[in-house]
Amino acid sequence: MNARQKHRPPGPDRTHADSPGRPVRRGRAHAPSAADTAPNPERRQEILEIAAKLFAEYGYKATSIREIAERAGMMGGSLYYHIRSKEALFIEIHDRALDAAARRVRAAMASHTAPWARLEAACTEMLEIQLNPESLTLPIMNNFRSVPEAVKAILVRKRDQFEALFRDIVDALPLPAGIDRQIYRILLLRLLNTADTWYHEGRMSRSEIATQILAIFRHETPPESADVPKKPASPARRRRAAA
Amino acid sequence: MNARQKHRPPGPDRTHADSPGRPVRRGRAHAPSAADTAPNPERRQEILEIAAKLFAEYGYKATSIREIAERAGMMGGSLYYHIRSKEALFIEIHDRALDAAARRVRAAMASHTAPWARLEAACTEMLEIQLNPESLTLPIMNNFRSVPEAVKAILVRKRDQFEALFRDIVDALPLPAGIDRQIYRILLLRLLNTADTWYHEGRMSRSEIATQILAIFRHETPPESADVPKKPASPARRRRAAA
DNA sequence: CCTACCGATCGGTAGG
DNA sequence: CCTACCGATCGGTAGG
Repeated sequence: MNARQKHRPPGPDRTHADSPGRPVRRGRAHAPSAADTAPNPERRQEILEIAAKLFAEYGYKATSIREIAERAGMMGGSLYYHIRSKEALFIEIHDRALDAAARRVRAAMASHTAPWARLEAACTEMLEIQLNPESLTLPIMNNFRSVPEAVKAILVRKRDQFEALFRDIVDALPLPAGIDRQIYRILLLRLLNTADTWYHEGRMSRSEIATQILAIFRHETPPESADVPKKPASPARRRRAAA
Repeated sequence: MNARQKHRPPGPDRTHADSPGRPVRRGRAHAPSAADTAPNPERRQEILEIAAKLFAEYGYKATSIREIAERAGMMGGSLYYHIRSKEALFIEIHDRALDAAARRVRAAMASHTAPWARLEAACTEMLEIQLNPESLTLPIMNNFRSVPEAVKAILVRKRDQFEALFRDIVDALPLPAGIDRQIYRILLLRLLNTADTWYHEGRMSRSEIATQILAIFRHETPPESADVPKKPASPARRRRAAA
């Protein structure tokens, strides 16, 4: 995949007419005043998006600072002009992704009142978020495996906070008595959040997939008590952090 | 990220004095006759189990040969007395895990004939496999992110082969017409295979969780055609590898 | 199974 | 934003 950058020349040698393997610069070659300029926020945004894509695809540890830098058209060390550390970079990307996702899901739900309609809207929006390979809102939320333990704690807290959004929706659902709402919510979120790992382009669109998920997760209460929800949304539910 | 192995150092140079910081040995210090002994199969088995646990917990790339070796009580280089390469090690572990899982699921299903009962038995067994932190049958089957591309192809082929087992079960299910069987199977397998990432000890046992999953995924066909399966197991289904 | 090493690559920094 | 580097760590090997 990558096989460039061997470096370690003994001195300022420059005898090579063109060193074979240094990152390809993207215009702005040898920009002279770069060091004097204040950190460009747009440039930083570009970097965050590039990093988000790589983190989402390869995970934390398997994504190198140098790879991110190269795709941004700069040397590895230069990235630290824009970021503080790899860990801080990951946390920032993760936080922004979840904030954006929460905003979008809330907005999608707002236009419906019926419980199942609200759930379907939320699911469709989540799939749109997870499967649209665009900007920061990418599926980083489940790539925790190789993240340092200290960072992981921060991410999990943020994710739990996001998932609370779905607790409200699920609690309002008229589900059959036999179904545990916590399990129901965990399973549904797991499918939505890891959609990129099981969805394959073609055959079905994202909204068709959402419909299919709903077809599986939708359960009508038995006819004899169809309009009396077994367990209305409890107002006391602002608890639990683990799972 | 990519396999290198070109190497071949220029010559026997050996001028450095000493290197600091070596792993703590676990007994059997300086065993003298180790090099003469034939590769011990039991020892190898130990190593496979240790590696399986680490791979399952941290993923391929984030698990180092030296960490595996240290937990096995030897130096990093010594591991190559038992294995050929890290890649080959991972593939072997993965293959064994899937073979063992397939055997167990088949056996669990065999004692039932009714479609839903067979599915429930398969799900319970899968959860048992994925959540019981024991031997080689561990959840490595979804930790592909940081695996080299060439290796990944091998793993995916094996996994698809394993998942065909579930195609038979799902095809035999009397599902409502609106539900797509391929999606149904993919979603169910995703939940089962990643169980370790969402299941948390306590509150519910593994079999209770299996019951909950079944409660969600079980759909009775409408009463007017309840005993006429819409789509019996098709004998021509030995296709598809992607998705 | 160990010692001692190789070349590659990692995150990060100094100084410009 | 680059050059040139650091110490650490990686997978793997030679030779015993």
